[in-house]
Amino acid sequence: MNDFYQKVSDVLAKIVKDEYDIDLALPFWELPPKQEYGDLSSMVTLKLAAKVKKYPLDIAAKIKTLLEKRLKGEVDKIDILKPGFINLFISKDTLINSLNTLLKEKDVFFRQKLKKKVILEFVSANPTGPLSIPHGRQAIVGDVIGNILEFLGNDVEREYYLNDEGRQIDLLVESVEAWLNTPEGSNVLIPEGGYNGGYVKDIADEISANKEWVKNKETFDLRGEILNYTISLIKKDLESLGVEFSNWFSQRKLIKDKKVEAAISYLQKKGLIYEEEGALWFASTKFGDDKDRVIKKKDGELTYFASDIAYHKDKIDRGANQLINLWGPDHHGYIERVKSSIKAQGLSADILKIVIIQLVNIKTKERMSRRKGTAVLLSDLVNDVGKDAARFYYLVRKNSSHLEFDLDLAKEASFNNPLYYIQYACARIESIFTKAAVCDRYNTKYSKFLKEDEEMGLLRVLLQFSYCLDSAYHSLEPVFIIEYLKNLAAVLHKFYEKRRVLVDDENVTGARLNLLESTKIVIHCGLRLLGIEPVKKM
RNA sequence: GCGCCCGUAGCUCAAUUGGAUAGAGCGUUUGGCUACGGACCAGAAGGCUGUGGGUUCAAAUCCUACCGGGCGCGCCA
Repeated sequence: MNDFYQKVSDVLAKIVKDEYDIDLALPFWELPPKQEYGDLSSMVTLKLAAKVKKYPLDIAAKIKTLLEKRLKGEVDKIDILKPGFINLFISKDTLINSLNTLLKEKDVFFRQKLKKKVILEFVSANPTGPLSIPHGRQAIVGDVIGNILEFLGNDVEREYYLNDEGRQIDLLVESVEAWLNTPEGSNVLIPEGGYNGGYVKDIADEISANKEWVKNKETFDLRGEILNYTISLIKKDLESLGVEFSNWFSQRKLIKDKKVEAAISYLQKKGLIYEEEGALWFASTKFGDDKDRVIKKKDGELTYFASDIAYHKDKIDRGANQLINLWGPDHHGYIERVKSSIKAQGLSADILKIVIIQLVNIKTKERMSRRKGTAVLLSDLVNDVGKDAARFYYLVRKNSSHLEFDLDLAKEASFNNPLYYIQYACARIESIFTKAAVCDRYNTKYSKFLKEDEEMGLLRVLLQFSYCLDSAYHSLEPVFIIEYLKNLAAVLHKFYEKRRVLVDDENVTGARLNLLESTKIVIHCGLRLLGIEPVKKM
């Protein structure tokens, strides 16, 4: 399909060039909103009409005859519709050939070799306690974006930026100290803005049982122990969701290694740092920011932004040519600031893509106060609904949409989860394979016997997986894969109701088994990109 | 006050980024297994896309003014 799409695009581009001497930008073809309009649809006619001052329908008619000549055999027919759509119907031969290639190549059929070196940073929640449900969204979306990038042949590093330095950690340490210093039975006084989740007491308990601590409280690395504990909590939460980071990047180490100082002096040499009111400023307005930003406060402390400049510089120094950060909506004002620091290095700001993941609202009839720690923990969710259903829930909305997480629905009515609609398709396919008891489940010699509408319709949808991947990749929106899989499952269920696979005619059975096998390849491929294991039974 | 996101069926959301008759799921409702798994399929009802104006062949989408909701605007992290 990729090959075919490439060819059709090239042919159309050449026609436009030859006939009108115009170079148009891609894309030339899109998927029509409905099957009845064809397999591919083009609107170049309208763009041309504006330039050459002719009626779009006349242009379409001309292009149509030229396309028909050059795509003979590969295309069944070409339609022209209202204001100037050129709709193309792929021929049966092309579809069958693609099916056979897909069967042989399996998911390699859809892969690409983009070969970018990407550093994908996500979650990066402060290591001050376990993750809550909203954090899970970034974890899953980031993980799936990583899978998609890798599938298309990029080299991806999944990175968690640890804010293990600064005020929030101080507060956590003070909160634990409050527990440690309070005699059993008395009221614990948590400092203003401190942490009071149940885990804080757990940490205190663990430390007071530590021999080193009992032996010498002065030399004990209290801060380090506390961080170890909270980081392990986070890792456990992520693990239960099937998310693994290849790199945990410590802000503390960044500072200790003098990389922040180095980044500042780098900018200083470029004349972008100045002193005012006792503080050091970065002239970010030169690169599009609204105002200059402080990087070293007058008390001599570095700001968080200073670390961030150094951090992003470090990523680029490590050889990445594409940086992707997932941030919450509260950081949108921060985007220009960081981009300006990248431009200050003489690089294009496009190297950094920021994906804003909108908020998660939790809807539940139960009062939230059922737990002392206010937020609903991610680990509770995973315990209640399981890894796969939780992952799926997180992916059903576009990144920019608010996600309403209905806890009661997630727990009680898991049948309503569309994931099971997709899994059911897998189960039905497996069930037929079992019953058919065939060793090799496909044999390309049978493919040519496909002819029914339901068969060809399913085949068309299978090949559209390329477009699905393309749009998910360019928009960094995993939801496209979900939408595609739901559609594919629906088409499979329709096929299943209407056409029986195991029939007396060996040719028909063989052809339909091929179709099922290829459907299985695509659904499995899609589910694995989502980090969800396809089922055989349910 | 400034900036960003949002307002679409009773509910939760789509609409290929300006395209074709605004579509799905849940809920309501009518049908369908002596055939590969009924967690499925076929159908029905449900809409002035928050409101008014504008831009063009074409607007849920862009511009503008209101109405209503969410978030952000530190020498915090």
